[in-house]
Order: sequence, then C-alpha cells, then structure tokens
Amino acid sequence: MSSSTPYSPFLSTPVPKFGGPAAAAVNPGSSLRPPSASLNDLNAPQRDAAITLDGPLLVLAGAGTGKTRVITYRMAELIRNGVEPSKILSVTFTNKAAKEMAERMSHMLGRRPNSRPMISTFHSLCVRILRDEIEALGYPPRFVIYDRGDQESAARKALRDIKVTDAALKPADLLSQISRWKMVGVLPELATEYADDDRGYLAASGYRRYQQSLRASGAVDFDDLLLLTAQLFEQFPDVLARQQARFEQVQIDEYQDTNEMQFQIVAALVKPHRNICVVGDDDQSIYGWRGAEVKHILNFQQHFPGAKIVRLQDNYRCTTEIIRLANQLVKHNHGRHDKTLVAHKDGPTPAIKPFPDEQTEAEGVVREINYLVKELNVPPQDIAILFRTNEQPRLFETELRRVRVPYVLVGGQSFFDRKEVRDIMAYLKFLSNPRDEVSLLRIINTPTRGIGDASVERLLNRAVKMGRKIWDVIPDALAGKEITQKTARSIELFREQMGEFQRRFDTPGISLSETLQKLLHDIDYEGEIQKQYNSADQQLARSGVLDECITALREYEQRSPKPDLAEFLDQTSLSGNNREFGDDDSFEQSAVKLMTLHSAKGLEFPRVYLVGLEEGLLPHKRSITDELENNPSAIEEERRLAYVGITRAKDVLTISYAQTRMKWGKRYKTKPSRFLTEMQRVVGE
DNA sequence: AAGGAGGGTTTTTTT
DNA sequence: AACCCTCCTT
Repeated sequence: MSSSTPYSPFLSTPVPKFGGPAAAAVNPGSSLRPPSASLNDLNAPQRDAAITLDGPLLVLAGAGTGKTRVITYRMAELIRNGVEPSKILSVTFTNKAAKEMAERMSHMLGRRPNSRPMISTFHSLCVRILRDEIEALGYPPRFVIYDRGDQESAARKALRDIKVTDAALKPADLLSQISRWKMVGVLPELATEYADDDRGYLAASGYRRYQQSLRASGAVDFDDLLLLTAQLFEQFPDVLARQQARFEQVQIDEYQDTNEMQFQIVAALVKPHRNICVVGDDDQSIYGWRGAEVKHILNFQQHFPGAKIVRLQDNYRCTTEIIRLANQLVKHNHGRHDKTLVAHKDGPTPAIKPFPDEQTEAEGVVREINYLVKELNVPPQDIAILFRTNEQPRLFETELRRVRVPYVLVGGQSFFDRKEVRDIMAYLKFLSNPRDEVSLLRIINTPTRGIGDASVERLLNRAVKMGRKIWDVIPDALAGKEITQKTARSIELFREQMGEFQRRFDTPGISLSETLQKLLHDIDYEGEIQKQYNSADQQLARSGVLDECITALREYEQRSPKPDLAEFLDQTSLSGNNREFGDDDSFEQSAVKLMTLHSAKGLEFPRVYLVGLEEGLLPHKRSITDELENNPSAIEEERRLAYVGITRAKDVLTISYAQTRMKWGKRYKTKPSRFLTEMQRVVGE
C-alpha cells in the first residue's frame, strides 16, 4: 500500500536499529527492542484503542480511519508492555494483508526472527493447528487441501454415485449447500434434519458421499479447515488447552466478515483470558454469501460483556467529496451502526460518466489512464479499475495492452485455472498423498497413456465395491475381462513410475523442483502440449506455464528452511490463486491494478475507476432476485460493496456505466444503477 | 481409445 | 461468445 497520507505515514520516522539509544530509553528493563512507532502518530481515538491492552475491545473503524495502523501499533504496545511477541496472534482476512502486516512488524521490531507475533489468516492458522492435532479426529496427519476445482470433481462424483442428475441438483449447487452447512457446523450425518425440501434431501445425501470421499482421499476442503478445528476444540479439551496456552492476546481484523465457525474458534481460544481485540466496520461486510455474519460485530458486547468500544470516524484517506457520496449511499441501509465519516481533505468532485456500450467504456477509461500515465506522469500503481464481476476486466485488459500501459489483474484465478497448472498440481497432490483419488483420476490418463475412461470407470466401480485401491483390483478386473491386457500393462507402468517419484519427493535432500522437472520430462507433458495446440505461440505460452510451475517450486525451496512438498501445496492452495505463482513484485509495483470490489477490500488508491454501475451488475441481478425471494438484505450487501468501492479512492474517483451491454451474444439496454441516484441524494429528500 | 464436430448451456462475489 | 458435454468417426 502506498502511504502518502497527509497525516503521519506509517514509517514516517526513520527506524532506529535494534538496541539503539531510543530503545533503552523507552524500555529500560526489556531485552526486546521497543517499537519505533510513537503513539504520537495516532489521533486520540486511535491511541485509545492502541493502548487498551486488557480485556475485550471492539474497534468500530470506518473506511480509511487507520484500523490496520491501530492493530499494528497495538501489537507494538503489547510487546512494549512485556507480552512475549510469539504469544500474540493477529488474524487478517487475506494472506496478502498478513504478509504486509508481518513486514511492518518486522520493521518495528527490527527483525528478531526468534520471537514475533503470529500473523495469519483463519485458514492458515487452522492448517497449523490441524497439522499438529488432526490425528485425534481420525484423519491422517498428511492431508491435502482441495481447491475449488477438486471440490467440484468430488461433488460431481458424489452426485453420480447416488445417481442424481444435473437437472435435479448441479455440482455447484451441492457445493454451495455443503458450504452453507459447514459454515454453521452442520455435519453430514445431521444435514438431513436441516433439509426442508427434496433438493435439500438430495443435497444431504450428496454431502454424506462427498465427505466420505474426501475422508477416503485424505483431503479436506476450505470449510473443513475451520469446521475440523472447531470440532477438535469441542471434542478434545487437551488440544484446546494446548492451543489456548499458545496465545495471550488475540486480534482480529475485518471482524464484520467472520462466520460462525471462525467465531467459535476464536471464542474458544480466548476463553481463559478474554484478551481479544476485534476491528471492523459493519458497513463493509461484503461476504454474507460466504457465511459471514454482521451480527458478530453488532453483538460483540453481548458475547464479551464489559467490552470496551472505540469508534474511529475520522477518515484520512478520501476527499470530502468522495466521503459525501459514500455516506449518502450507505445511509440507505438499515440495520447498521449509524455513523458518519468525517473527511479532512479537498479534491475534485467525482465524475459519473455514461458510455454507449461496454467497449466504449473500456476505451474511454483506458484513454484517460493512458493520458494520466504518459502525459502527466502519474505512476500506474496509483490507479485502480474496480468492477463487480470477473467477466468485466477483459475489455479493459485488451485496451491497456493496446496502449501499452502496464497492468495486473489481481485475484482472478487465471493462473490456477489453466489446465496445465491444474494437471501439474494434481500430480503433486497425488504424489504427496497417494490416497487422493480426485487428483489420481485427473492425471491417470493425462497425458494420454492408453488408459481410457471406460476402463477407469470399471476399475473404480470394482475398487469401491471391494473397498480396495484401484491398483489392487487390476488382476480381478483382468479376470473378469473388464479391462484389456494392454490397459492393465499401461496402468502397471504408470503405477511404477508414480511410485518412483513418490520416493524421490519423499527423500530429504533431493531437490523438489528438479524432481518436478524430471517428472514433466518423463511423462512427456511437453509432447502433450504439442499435440493439443497447433499454433506455435500457443505452444510456447503453454510450455511457459510449465516453467512457471517449476520456478514457483524452486522459489519455495529457496525460501523455506525445510522444504516439503505438502507444505508447498498448503501454501499454494491457501494463498489465493496468483500469489505464489508468477508473483512478480517489481512489475506489480508499477502497474495499474484491475480487481473485483471484493478483492479491493482493505486497499486504497489515489485514483479509482469504479466501472459498470448498472442495474443487474451492481446491484448484481442475482441479488435483485434474491431480494424478491428469500433474502431481503441482498441489495444491502451490494450497496456496501459499492460503498467499499467508493471509499478505496484517496483523491480522484470516476464512476462509469454502459448504456448497453452484450450478454450471451446479444446486446441489451441497461439501466443506470440505483446507487447512482442514492449516492447523490440525502436520505429523506 | 482418441480426436473432432455439433449442440446445449451459461454468469456473482473467494479464503 | 465461450465453454462443456455428448456423440460420432477413425
């Protein structure tokens, strides 16, 4: 985050080296270097929050009021007051936020690697706990984390096994129902009780199959990480006691987006000492669809009686004009803590620009960006284009490429969605955990090695029936003439080959990346690419992906003290899509950012283009129909999303919409978003 | 078993 | 318009 805020930027003062004179003066008796941060950098309420060290604390922080800063300074205060750094846990919403906060702490603490606060996301925290303790639940200590694609395969298979057709229940629908159940702690055995119609019953039995197959594969999905941790705490007091003892102080950022399982985990962790500090803004709750519950932040005082509340309403990020729009817009929501942000700097009035169609919108926005960058020397990284859905950025990308302005598409699953990467990850997952059936099925005939779908299907049926592994039923399948000699031979070869690579990956001292390189060579993945794509540059691009994978693994090896394939896989599946791979920091730092409103949470940019403000897009069509059906607050979440978008802009905000838009190959007329009129009108007028 | 053609379907947001 | 699935030919 670039910090050119007019009020003391984060590291405005030089950081004295460890043990310097300043350190001795502030904290004479401590072996720890005190933080360089001075509380004078903070305004009164911020300071009040940062020095409240005991007992539950709720910081209601509006957008741009410096909540991350408060959390960091508070950690520094805790350490200054003698709390052992490693006994502090700070939970952030994304890995990126964790990384940034860790870097700031390193600056403040002067890099003392032996004791530092644990800063991580809920999911990473849970992985750490589960890696140590999961055997208690009957899972193997080695498990793989299934990403979205793996989950879909598992769901598809579960539905096929119970003979449910796509028409009755689609894999994606099953997954979202499973997720909703897991989010509130409903286990497969109990799901039927929560089903209220036929589809619900189908989903419940799908859920049972799905979970069975994950367990048999030694796999967990994202929700399991939370659910299993909560279960662990509930069922095993000794485990809970051990984890409780690890932390004396717990802080949680973006608390408005905690879901039920996360709340339970935290409540259990802090029970002995109640030293919990949560920071959030109910107006920025945008993950309701993922089980986030605003009620946790609204009811914090009921959960933790005696909690102190600090309100931060001074916005130091945006101009008065931007804040005026934001305030007016969000006032249309009900069920919120009424608060009004106060801005402190002036700037141009935000522009609202209509365009005839989405193509012109992209051209217009990019033309302006190009002018800013080329003629006015605005650094590209000061500019962001924010949008609601992932189909929107394409046109902007094309335009940016055309005028040669550097850009990065943040978040979009582009890298991990590529077939080649998914294949390679499946190989690695399988080799790390040979029980992983979903990955095995993906790679068993990729590249093609004469093991056809029909044979695999028959083998699988037999394997399931006999409760054995797919390899072990080959002789029986041969005898029953279910597969041919030739197929059996191919499978044998494949099995031997994989066995060899398993051993290699398992042997400490053998380079992981070199093993991967050899693997790709041995299975002739390159040849597969040559066959699949006939144009030379496509082939080149696809092979480039292979190199990127190898490079990613090599980089992991270099930065990890004790490289381990399973750890690499954990990190890549949790680090949200693009992080580990092709994460070219130096390039990213001087590029225009393109991202969804959801990914933009917690970030800020001097110039923001908020595009596609149309009915059906923002608010999204789905939320409009949801509003009519069952969820009266669906539109309110969209409104908060728009609010988040507006408040990302520090100085210049430009809002745009297209008057017509292409959909499914047809052009439709659009209506300007209701939010546009709302934000320009005071409630009640 | 593999590859290609044609037809039907699709769109929210992500750790 | 793009993607996936199914069916058909080799």
